[in-house]
Amino acid sequence: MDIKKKIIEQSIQLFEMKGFSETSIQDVVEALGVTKGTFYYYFSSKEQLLREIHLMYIDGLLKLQEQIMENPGTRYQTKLYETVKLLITQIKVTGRPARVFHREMRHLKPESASMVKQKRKLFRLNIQKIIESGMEHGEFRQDLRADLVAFAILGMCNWSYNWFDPNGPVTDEELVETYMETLLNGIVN
Amino acid sequence: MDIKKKIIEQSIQLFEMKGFSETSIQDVVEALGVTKGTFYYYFSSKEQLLREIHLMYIDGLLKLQEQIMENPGTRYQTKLYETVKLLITQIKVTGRPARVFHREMRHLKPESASMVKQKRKLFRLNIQKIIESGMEHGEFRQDLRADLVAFAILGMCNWSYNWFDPNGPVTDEELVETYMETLLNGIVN
Amino acid sequence: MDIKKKIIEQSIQLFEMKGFSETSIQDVVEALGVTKGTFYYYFSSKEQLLREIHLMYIDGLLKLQEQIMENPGTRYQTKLYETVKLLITQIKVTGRPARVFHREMRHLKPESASMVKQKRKLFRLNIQKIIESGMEHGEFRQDLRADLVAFAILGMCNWSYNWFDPNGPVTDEELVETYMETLLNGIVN
Amino acid sequence: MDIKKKIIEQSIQLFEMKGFSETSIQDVVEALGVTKGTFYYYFSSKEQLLREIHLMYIDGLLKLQEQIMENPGTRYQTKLYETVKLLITQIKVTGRPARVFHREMRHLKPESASMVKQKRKLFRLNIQKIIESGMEHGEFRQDLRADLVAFAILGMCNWSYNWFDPNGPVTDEELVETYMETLLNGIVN
DNA sequence: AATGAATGAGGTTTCATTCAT
DNA sequence: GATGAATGAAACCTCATTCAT
Repeated sequence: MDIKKKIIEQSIQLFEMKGFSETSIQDVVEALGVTKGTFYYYFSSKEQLLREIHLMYIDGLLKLQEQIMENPGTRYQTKLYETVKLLITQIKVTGRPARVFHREMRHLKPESASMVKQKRKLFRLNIQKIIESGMEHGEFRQDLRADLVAFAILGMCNWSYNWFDPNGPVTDEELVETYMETLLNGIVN
Repeated sequence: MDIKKKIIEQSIQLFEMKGFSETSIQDVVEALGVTKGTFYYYFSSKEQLLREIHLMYIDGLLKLQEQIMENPGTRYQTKLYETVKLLITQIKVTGRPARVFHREMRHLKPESASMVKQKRKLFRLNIQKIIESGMEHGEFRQDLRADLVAFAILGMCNWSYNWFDPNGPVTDEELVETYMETLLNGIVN
Repeated sequence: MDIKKKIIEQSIQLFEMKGFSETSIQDVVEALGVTKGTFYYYFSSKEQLLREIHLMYIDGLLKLQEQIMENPGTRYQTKLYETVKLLITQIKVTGRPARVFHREMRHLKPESASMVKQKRKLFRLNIQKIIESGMEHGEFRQDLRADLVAFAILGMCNWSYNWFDPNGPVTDEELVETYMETLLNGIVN
Repeated sequence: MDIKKKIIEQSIQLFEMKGFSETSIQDVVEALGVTKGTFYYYFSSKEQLLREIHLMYIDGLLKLQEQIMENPGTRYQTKLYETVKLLITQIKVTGRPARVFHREMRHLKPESASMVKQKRKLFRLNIQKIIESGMEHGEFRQDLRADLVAFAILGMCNWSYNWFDPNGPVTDEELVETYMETLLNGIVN
């Protein structure tokens, strides 16, 4: 595997463990057995590395979301289910970059940040669109604001990165089911 | 007001704006017109300051939660409502320390962190207890895991600190209503 | 003597010997037996140090020039003589800062540079004024451009910093006499 | 044109704009669309490049001076005039390398420096020789030290690189005339 | 003839912290 | 109570140079 990729992977691991500010370039290159010069041969700055990590992650997420959106003939409940499942499953698959993604956006420079924010917004608006379409087709209640519901879903799912351990006693399927039941039918008896 | 309090307030403001690692003691004392020596007269380290901020915040939250829990004769749905309302209202009242609280826990030393985590856990377990009690009393469905639902509620609410502007077009009451409706009755038609 | 002054003096010596870019903060503080931290306690940057050196030098020069300008009753030839003498004598007195002054202006930031340039220009315009006044009073020929003559004088004198050794075989008085003779009466037989 | 020449020209431009120390090899090769490897194929070091620039310049100057010196039958005043004219005209023709030449000699290694200094000295001694010969032939006053006068001339002319803009309001002919009048006949009325 | 990857030493700067006063 | 001077470790980054290809 080429060095640039190794640097990115190692950085993700360290950023996730210690945080972006607390991880030095030295830490990264030392873990790989290369020199700082090598790092700066591939990246122009620490911030640029973080930007690449962010874009890589959100782009991957958007691509997967696209498949959900475009899958024809599915009900909107199913689309929502797929979305929640996507986010939770990512914890198992890419837990680390996800956590870096959620925690370290503040360290992007304004320009990088706005690029990333735009894509995150797109992801959120897609969820909102599912809800709105579901409302129009009579699947969902129409007396709720779709935008706020979208935020609720995102919060519920994303927060899981803070505590959910896919290798723990709760499986990701179980978590998804609980979230979806709560979301679709509520907890009231 | 005494200096120690001023330091805490100023720090909260700066930590929230720039982040803990990105804020130097110099920044804090400069904004107050005192010197670094003064800071170290009141605090033994930067970390200790952060710990005090965390404890102050979570203790305040726990005290308010206690009132909700102990209020006799209320239904569990109401207790849940009060809890969600508490968390969202805090954004308006103490948005800044809340954001610091959610973002900067990683910078606490293990001992401080475990103390804070324990209190956070207590807050979460209290929510869980409300749900469990509600289940026992027949208010809530019994086929869902109370612990996961508690996480869902916390995620939904806490995530709001990332985007919700209490001075924006959506009021905090509206947000609480939407969250509670979703939570209690679900979004399905 | 206080440390800030020591830093300035040591820097001047090193800048003169090795050049600004080639002198590191490390070099400076090592020569004084203090640490880099100390340097940055007194100066906000390497550039700020250079700026102080420049301003200190040109301000001193301007003050001395003022005395020459304001001395009443002297002929303009005398004022010119005093000016040339001032510049040459400075080599003996403050050779080092003078050389730093002449060589390292490029390393000032634009704002500092413009401040310094303005003062250097003032010094030159004062020379020009002496010549113009001398022309008006009939002391000097009126068929030469005073501004170009001022540049000629400055060039002649300032260039001396490149080669003149006040402890060498030529005395500064002798050099001043030769320059003034050349300047006032020319070298033609 | 071959690459080596291109590198030299590009370097001169960058050295003149930003200074030798402030210009990196990267800057140079990037501006030319080649790589650092290419640079080191043609030059053994950055210093060697500077040396070539210096030698190229001073050799050119010496060759032109030779023509002035050897031109038979001209008066010494004329030879002096030609010399001054040569130096001033060079600003228009080769302003950039000239400025690099005057400013960056400090960055030559001792061996290169001494080679260049020797040639610079030769140029100066040639001027001195003109003056001495002029004295012997009665063209010039004999009560001045020829060496110091030579320095005065060089200073006057070389300093012009610091301020004279050949495309500005003053023409180079005008400047040469003023310098020569001052030099030959003085400014006294 | 030219490239691209890699190095390693050194540069400026930041900053939490200490301590005598 | 509070200050100001000083530290020292570490941060990010630059760059001339080397070398296998």
